[in-house]
Amino acid sequence: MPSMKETITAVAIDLFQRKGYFATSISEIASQCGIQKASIYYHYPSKENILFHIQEVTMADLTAYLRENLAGLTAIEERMGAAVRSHVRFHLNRQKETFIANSELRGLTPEHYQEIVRQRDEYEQIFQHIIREGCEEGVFAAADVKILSYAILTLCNAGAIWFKPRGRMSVDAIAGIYERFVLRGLRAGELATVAVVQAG
Amino acid sequence: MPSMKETITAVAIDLFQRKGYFATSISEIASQCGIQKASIYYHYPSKENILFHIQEVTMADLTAYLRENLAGLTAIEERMGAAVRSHVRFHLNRQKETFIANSELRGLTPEHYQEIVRQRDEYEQIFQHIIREGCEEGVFAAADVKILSYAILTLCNAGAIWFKPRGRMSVDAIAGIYERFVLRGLRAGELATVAVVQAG
DNA sequence: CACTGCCTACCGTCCGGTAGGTAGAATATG
DNA sequence: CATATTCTACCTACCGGACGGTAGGCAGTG
Repeated sequence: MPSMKETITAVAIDLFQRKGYFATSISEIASQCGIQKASIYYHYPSKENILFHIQEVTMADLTAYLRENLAGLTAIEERMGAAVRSHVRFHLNRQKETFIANSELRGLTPEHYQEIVRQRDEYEQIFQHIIREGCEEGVFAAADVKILSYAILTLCNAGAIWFKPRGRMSVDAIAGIYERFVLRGLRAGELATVAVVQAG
Repeated sequence: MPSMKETITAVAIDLFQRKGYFATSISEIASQCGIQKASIYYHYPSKENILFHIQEVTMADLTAYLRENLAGLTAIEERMGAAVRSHVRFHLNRQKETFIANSELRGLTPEHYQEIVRQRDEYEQIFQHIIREGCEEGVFAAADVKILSYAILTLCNAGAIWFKPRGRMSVDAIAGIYERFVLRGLRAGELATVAVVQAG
């Protein structure tokens, strides 16, 4: 049985995702928890702090999950594939929270905003490092590392917008589609199609 | 010299993008236009209508720009390349409006929401049509058309988040990077890297 | 003298947050 | 074991302020 604080957090996640942070009121959260507005302030010091807490936990979990999925892998394409799958899977499994983390940064105080951006930079740098290595090794076509990393991360976020847990596709199937798309997109070899014809 | 209605629209675009729709007040818009709050209502019937107007015009322009850029092209890869460049260029040139169109749908009334979603579906279908044709012709690796179209469109939106008009890269250079990435990602030929090594 | 384009003044509502209280469980004390 | 105290987790009632929007007025223009 979840504690009231957990209930509040869960309700806030649901409402922030469905209606947005500013369009959600404290009384609405309280009402869905079955308590009064003032009781929210026993568990959280402010509305902003609920948002910050959600974002902080989400970012920490996201980064931990990525490190876990990369552990022990060394080959570049294998690492990038695992990173993409990790990113996509997390975004589909924790759809609401990642949606909030991607769209409700403006609700944070400047200090908390800084903190979340710092955590996100850290996460992005893991991807940028893999891309850079891949380019240096000649596995990936050389291009702007930052632009590509943002492109890949944004691309993988796409799933979280339309994904329905009980829909026709599984999380792993979707992760696979994104992985193939990204790896092809990154791969070196301008005349790939022609080369296959020649080799075949 | 712009009319007051144009000024209001421009100020609203700026504020909605920087602070978000719900966090922006009518008085703030008025103050930045150098007029009083009530005067806004001479030009627009409601706050929501300002948002709707911005979104409607943006979607119409976006679609018109795409059709323009596709006119006369028949080869699949050429069409997809042009579509991606069109999408990216529009998003970088009209950064604020497209950002609003992508993130502030929740501020619309149900009727207006329906209308914008309808326009967006129409736009997406143009991309889906190209992908489907490409798969049927064997130019693109067969995959889920809808997922790929969302992926491509979201990917190209990425630029609008970080792009700085006076930054180190030009709009066309960025459009080129995205175009190459998408075309490689879509292209058929599973063993591209290996084949290139063999052919080289 | 009507219309345009703005103004001042105001309305009711809802918001985030606070003050202060209370039932009951847990804990400390004799 | 009984009583006193403290703590937990909520409550009711309220506050100041901001919000979207309206009523009605007024100066300048054709």
